[in-house]
Amino acid sequence: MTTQRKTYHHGSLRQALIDAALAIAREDGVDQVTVREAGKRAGVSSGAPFRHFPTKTALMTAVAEEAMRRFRARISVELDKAERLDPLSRFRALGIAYLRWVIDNPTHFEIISMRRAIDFDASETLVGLNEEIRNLMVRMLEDARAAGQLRKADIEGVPLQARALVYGLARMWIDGQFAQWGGAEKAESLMQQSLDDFLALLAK
Amino acid sequence: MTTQRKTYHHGSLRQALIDAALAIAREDGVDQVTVREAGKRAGVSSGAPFRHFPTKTALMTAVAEEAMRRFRARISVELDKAERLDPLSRFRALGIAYLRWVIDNPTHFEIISMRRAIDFDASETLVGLNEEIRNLMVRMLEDARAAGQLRKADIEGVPLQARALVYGLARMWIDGQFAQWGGAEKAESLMQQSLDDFLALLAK
DNA sequence: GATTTATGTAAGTAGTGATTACATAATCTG
DNA sequence: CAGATTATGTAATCACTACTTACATAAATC
Repeated sequence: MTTQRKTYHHGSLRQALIDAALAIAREDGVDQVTVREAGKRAGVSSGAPFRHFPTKTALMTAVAEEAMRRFRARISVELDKAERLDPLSRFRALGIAYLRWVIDNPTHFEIISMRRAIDFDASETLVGLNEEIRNLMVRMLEDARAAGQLRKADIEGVPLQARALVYGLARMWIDGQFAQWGGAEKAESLMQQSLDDFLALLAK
Repeated sequence: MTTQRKTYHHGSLRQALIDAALAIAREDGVDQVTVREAGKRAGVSSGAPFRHFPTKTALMTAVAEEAMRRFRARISVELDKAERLDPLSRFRALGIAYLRWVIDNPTHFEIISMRRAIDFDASETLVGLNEEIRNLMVRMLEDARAAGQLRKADIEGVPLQARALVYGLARMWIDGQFAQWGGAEKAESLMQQSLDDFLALLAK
């Protein structure tokens, strides 16, 4: 990286730092992200980043926001593809899009869910997008029930159950609990199977 | 803490450091644990811990082992209480014991599942105890099937599903995703409900 | 009782987040 | 358009961290 700079001022240092942090996280892991290294990659001194982010937490929060936007965008794309399907199948598509993004971007998902290392609750973006994804999940389940796809009429606890299942699979991947069962492809098929099994339990 | 010491040698510094680290984690959070502070609480200099643990990771691994032993012990106690119940109820007891321990010891569970910050795979204790808990889960599900308690005969994917659900609920608690729904009691009842809903889907 | 070994101390290294005083470029204003 | 103002960079520094090294002291062993 280490972008060469002809002017004294960078021009778009803020975004460059976010991109650098995302790249470091992807290449070397989340805990290898340092303010200095992000600055270095952007071609700037070690103190410069602090003009744009008062603390490392503020930088990481902005990084999480960027990651969350990409996560949300990916889900939208996949849901659009599934637009003509029945509610339960769309719910499945959402779950699979979620899990695939996590497999493809483990460190970025890690940053999003690192709620103690970022100011999650203070970020409208993070809270809002998170809420959007949750709402999508709930709405699809309600649609599935309305369409008579479910075994039981009471879906009171199902959304939490579904979230816990997907989040659990995602975190198990992040935390290296699928390592013994092979690579990303194997993990993906296991996750997909698990999701399908769950849907089979719910469905008529 | 800052144990006073009359002899030059501590006598049991290794264990004192592990206990100190657990206490710091519980009181101030996992990332507040430093080798220096653990040494300080044990009443020794900042370099002394390195005689017992070559790296911070080694200390944290030992801490995780201690936490895992306590976790395992708690599960044993609760399972003993449920000894006379049917398999599915014992499975439920295991899940609830798991989740209650996490609620009572969030930072300790966090350390156990921090697989990048500890040498999980290099620790026979961690790998072994983890495997024991997983085997308990699987065995009880098989017993439940054998006892004709389940709707479907095929339980192929159920253990993973169950693990993901419980692990997901646990991590959601750790990651602060239950915060908006009130304190530990509320979270516990939500988790319990979620587990019961899942069992209801499985059961005949 | 002398020697060896285990375990502590003290001081120092390099890397981190963060702050400060200062320098330079972009922008605003008359 | 020129001078003042403001935004944004640099360099030096601080406190803290994991970790190392040289040395001191107690315990264990012969």
